Amino acid sequence: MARPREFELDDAVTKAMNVFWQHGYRGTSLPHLLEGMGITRGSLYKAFGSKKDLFLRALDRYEQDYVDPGVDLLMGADGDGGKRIVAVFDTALRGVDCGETRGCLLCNTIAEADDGDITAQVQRMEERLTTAFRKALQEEPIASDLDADSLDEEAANLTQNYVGLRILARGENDATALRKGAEARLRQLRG
Amino acid sequence: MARPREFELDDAVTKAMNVFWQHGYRGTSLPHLLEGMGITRGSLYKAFGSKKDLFLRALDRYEQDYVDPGVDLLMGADGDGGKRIVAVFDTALRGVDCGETRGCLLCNTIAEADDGDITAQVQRMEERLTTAFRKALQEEPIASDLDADSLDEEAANLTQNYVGLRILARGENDATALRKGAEARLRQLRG
DNA sequence: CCTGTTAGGAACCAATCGGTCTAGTAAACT
DNA sequence: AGTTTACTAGACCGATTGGTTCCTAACAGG
Repeated sequence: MARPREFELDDAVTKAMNVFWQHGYRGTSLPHLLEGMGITRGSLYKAFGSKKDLFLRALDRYEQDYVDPGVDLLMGADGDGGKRIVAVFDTALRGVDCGETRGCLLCNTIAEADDGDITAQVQRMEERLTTAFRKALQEEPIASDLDADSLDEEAANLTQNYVGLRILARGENDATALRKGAEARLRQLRG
Repeated sequence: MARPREFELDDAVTKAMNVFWQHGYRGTSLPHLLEGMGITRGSLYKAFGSKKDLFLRALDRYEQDYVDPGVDLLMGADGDGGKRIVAVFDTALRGVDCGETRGCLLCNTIAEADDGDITAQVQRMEERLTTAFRKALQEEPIASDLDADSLDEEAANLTQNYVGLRILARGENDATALRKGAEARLRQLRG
């Protein structure tokens, strides 16, 4: 009945996500997006409505591609919880080793956002992360004897540490210093 | 010989710092600055040259007014080091209690910057903070028996945790959750 | 008082911002 | 074949961006 779309929506969102990841929401202009996505203005606005709507979809994609795997790893019941927490930090550190200088789109957006819709979305993700840390801690032999309050505290602290790590991983990538800092926190969890 | 300036340079820089603190570098427009500083375009450009130069001076002012006191506190030899570290985190948490929703200009800038000059300046401040944490740890009875490498690790970790805390303190101020997270890290240092 | 210097205000600048719209064309369906 | 839709390319929009320039008023020294 009609001509089908010539670009994959999913693919376009992924490309947009990478542009936003690199330059931030404010730092990303329409020409940036068009070049990175390989489509034209008309197609972008027909498919996504506005820059902000596209950004919200890019955040969804980031959650799906990068947050969900981490949360799943933490929530999964295989191995003890401490090893799973270490693995999540290690994934971030290995990214830095591989030259990832963009940090984390979620963390970057927490720091940049002043829009209610955007703030709500990243805060929801942040809470998911803390919940997942808590679940992993519950299944960590060393920490499992903590009471509920202490578990909350430890989980909140892991989120703080994780966000700080990834913010500091932007730009210059002094990977060894970052790893040292994480090591101090993770030592007690490493089996 | 000439008409004297009608506004205080120091005062203007402080006002600019507060505007940048609230909206970030990219999010701050010239009209924002002019209104916040109470001067006009001509005066601003004559006195500061450019928006970026003004921002670098605002960063200097932030370092002077907010970073230096923290570093001095950490480096000062009064009391044991652990209490001094706790005091630095407490200062940030008390700010949140008092309704400070702008986070920390230094940490926000780390997350936002993509300019070499700006990045260099905030990284220098970040290193000062880590060095100060290390000094305080050295004078903390519990930690003073650590070897040099372990001290580096603990200091780097405190910086990570501090940055994460202050990034998460932007916007919504769920102060209790922030305090819980910090408490988990500081418990061992609290005498 | 006079002259040189500067502040201040506002007009002005080119460039870019996010966003809309139009043409003409290409592809799918009945 | 005819209809419908999405494609591309580009002009175009008003608003805003950071930055400049000019004119006038205020103040200093001689």
